[in-house]
Amino acid sequence: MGEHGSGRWQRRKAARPDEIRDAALALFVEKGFAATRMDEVARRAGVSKGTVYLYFENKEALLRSVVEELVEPALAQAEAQVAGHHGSARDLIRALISQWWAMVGHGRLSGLPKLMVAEAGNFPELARYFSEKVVKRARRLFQRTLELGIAQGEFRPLDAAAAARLAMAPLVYASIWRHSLACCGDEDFDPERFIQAHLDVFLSGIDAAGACE
Amino acid sequence: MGEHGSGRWQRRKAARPDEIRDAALALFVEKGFAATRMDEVARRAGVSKGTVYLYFENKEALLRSVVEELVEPALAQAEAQVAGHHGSARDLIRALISQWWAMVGHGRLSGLPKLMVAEAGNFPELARYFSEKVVKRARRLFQRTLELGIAQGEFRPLDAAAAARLAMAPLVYASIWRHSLACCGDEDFDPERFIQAHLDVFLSGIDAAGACE
Amino acid sequence: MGEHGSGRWQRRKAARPDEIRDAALALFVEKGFAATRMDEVARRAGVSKGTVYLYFENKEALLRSVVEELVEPALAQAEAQVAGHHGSARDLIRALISQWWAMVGHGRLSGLPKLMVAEAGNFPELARYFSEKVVKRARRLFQRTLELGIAQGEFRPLDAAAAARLAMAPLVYASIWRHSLACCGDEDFDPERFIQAHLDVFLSGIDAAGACE
Amino acid sequence: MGEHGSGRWQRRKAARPDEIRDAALALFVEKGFAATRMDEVARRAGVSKGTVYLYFENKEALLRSVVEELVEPALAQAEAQVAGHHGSARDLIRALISQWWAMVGHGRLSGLPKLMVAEAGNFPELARYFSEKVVKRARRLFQRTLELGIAQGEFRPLDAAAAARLAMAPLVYASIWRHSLACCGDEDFDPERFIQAHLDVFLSGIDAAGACE
DNA sequence: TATGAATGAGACTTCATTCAT
DNA sequence: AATGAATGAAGTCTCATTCAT
Repeated sequence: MGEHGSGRWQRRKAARPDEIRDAALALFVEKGFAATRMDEVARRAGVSKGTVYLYFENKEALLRSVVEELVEPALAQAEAQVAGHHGSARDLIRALISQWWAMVGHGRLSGLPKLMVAEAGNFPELARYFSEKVVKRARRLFQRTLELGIAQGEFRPLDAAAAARLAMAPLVYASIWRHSLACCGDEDFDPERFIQAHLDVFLSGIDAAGACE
Repeated sequence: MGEHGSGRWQRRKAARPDEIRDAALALFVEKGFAATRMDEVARRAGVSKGTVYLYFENKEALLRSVVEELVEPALAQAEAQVAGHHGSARDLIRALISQWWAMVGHGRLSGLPKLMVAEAGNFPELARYFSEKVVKRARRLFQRTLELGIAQGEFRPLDAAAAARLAMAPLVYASIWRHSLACCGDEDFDPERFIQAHLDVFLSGIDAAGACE
Repeated sequence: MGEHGSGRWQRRKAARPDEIRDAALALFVEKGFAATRMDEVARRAGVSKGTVYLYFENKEALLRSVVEELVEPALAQAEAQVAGHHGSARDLIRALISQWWAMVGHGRLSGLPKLMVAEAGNFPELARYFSEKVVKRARRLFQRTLELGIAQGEFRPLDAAAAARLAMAPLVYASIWRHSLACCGDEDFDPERFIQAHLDVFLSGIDAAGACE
Repeated sequence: MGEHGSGRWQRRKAARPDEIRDAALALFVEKGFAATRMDEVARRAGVSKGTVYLYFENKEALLRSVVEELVEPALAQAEAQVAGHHGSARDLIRALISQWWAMVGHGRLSGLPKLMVAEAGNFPELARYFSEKVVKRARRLFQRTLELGIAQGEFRPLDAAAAARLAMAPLVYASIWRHSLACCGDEDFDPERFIQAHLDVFLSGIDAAGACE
């Protein structure tokens, strides 16, 4: 809009799709897919309505792109980080939870779980994709670590699949909460403290020595 | 619709609003508020479009009514049940979780958390109402029980507020999951098993003897 | 509503159509035909919505009935009064204007001109009926009196048809005004004074001695 | 509508609102506000339904705009013309009436009085605006001229306020009539002749020499 | 590439009319 | 005769999408 004719301009042009995706993500998360207007997306991205359609076939394609483009790099990064970890299973769990939270608690990804939860019913394909690509893969990391810990005697014997979900549930809960009720009602919610408490209680709860019934 | 003159008229006026609310709740939960058409609500409730407007001023009023009418009786019942409980703090926590799940896990209320999470951004008033009337009140029950248990030496000293959230997070997570990704992606999710595991791990995790670090 | 079982009841029953017509007239005049709801008519008449349809086939029939039932008796009365008048043409004009105003200035008929003006475009049949049955007949009374006065040398020679309209225009204007802008804007409008001034100026204006150019 | 690619796009944006206003005015005058559908307005203006909403927030705003945009320039012009007039009070009255009729008798403004009369009850704000901005201002012109004429001995002493209304009443009457009953009933109404007769009778009626009682 | 005026399908909502009671 | 719950056609308005510029 006025700032033509330089390398700056070229750079911006290339960045357009990403800027649009960012705008769309923010609005989809805040208001939901159906309640978000393409006008708003365009305005927030600093382009005109028509421009959005140069890069995305339609609103649904924009949603898909938002989800997919966000998920792919995040996953790659995530699994790489995990692969490089060493140490006790307990330390690994600690690291997984911290990393997961560092990645999903803030930043662009943080709204994704809320978005997917809200739109799963209307976009089953996308929900399946998210479920397979993200949720299950992440859960597998936890589950394997738990199984390792059980095998090594660090953790007491337990249902590793359920426990993996348990490890993640508060993380998902926190990220959803932050983008929904925490904004408009439940203001005294401190995600960091909550995640710390989770780590503490969860690790105690699965400790091999802990089941002193 | 042609099929007059049967039992349609008998169904007394008094039942209509509830039937419409049920239909609306189901659809709002499944598709979200904005993506639900009033026609659908009407059709699912077995009435015509106009009839909905005999009982609810507009779509938003219907949403409010759905939430409020559902929440009020549930809350009354919930607190009554809790008040009648006796025994150790650990038993009380067990009972609270079971009851909460019995109430919110199935039946009409089960979709409410997902609905509120999805619509909080668009209906902040309603979100605040829900947060105060439901979430905080429920959390207070957990928090007091935890404080009692700590005082009695059953539980190790911990941040009772955060722990109360931790106790509830998997419950909320499970009910949200069941109405979103569990429907369209994550099919191997068994809420009952998950809740059991939560009870087990959580109680171990806060046990006074457990933190044998 | 509740006051059954007596002669009073019978009387009311017979009066129903008229009560409904009165209610309808008042609302049609105030808000116009299209903006008046049958509910309002019913409520103002103190009956239920369905009852209106016992007496009038539909909304348009109600309008027709309102106009026709009001016009017929008024006309009969008007012409009778006029037929009985004697004296100079000037006195007759005075009497006609006074009577017209007495009849149309207040009471149930007073809103009719505004109503007909507003709805003429949507109900040409009715407009034609009103035009023929009321406006033209009334104008003929004036016109004949003017012609008489001219013939008798009381009034100067002039276009009696146009003058008849001139005699009526302020009357019509006043009754329309009272039911429109006088209600919501032009509050310092005193119809009586206005009509008096009209009589005075008009009679001077057509006086045989007056055109002393 | 299929016929793209021609001169439709050229017609510059700036003209659209006026075209829509013209279409709306014609229909509002003919059928009344409530009975006019936005589709009709759009079709008559040669645009689609949605386009109307690009320029006017809603139906009521369109009505307001129609009235206000029409009134403002007309008033400016009217008062300018009057200010430039010289001569006897009688000539000024003659000029005022002729001008008023030239302006309101034909053209876009001619329907306004009928429209305002019909809708005053439903839009009191607008009625007040019209009453203050148009009716009263116009009447003041007449009233001052009459007062001048009385002071100068041209006119006999009379209630100048009432007489100002009398001067205008036939004009208003004629413009209302033309857009209502004259269309559908009273076909032998010749406004020009009527206005001429009014001028003649009114001036005679207020002439200083005329009250030869 | 980018724009934004224009479109029209489709949503919400109203209300004249019907009909079982 | 009277009611008022129910209906559904029709109206207002929105917004995803297109396309001339």
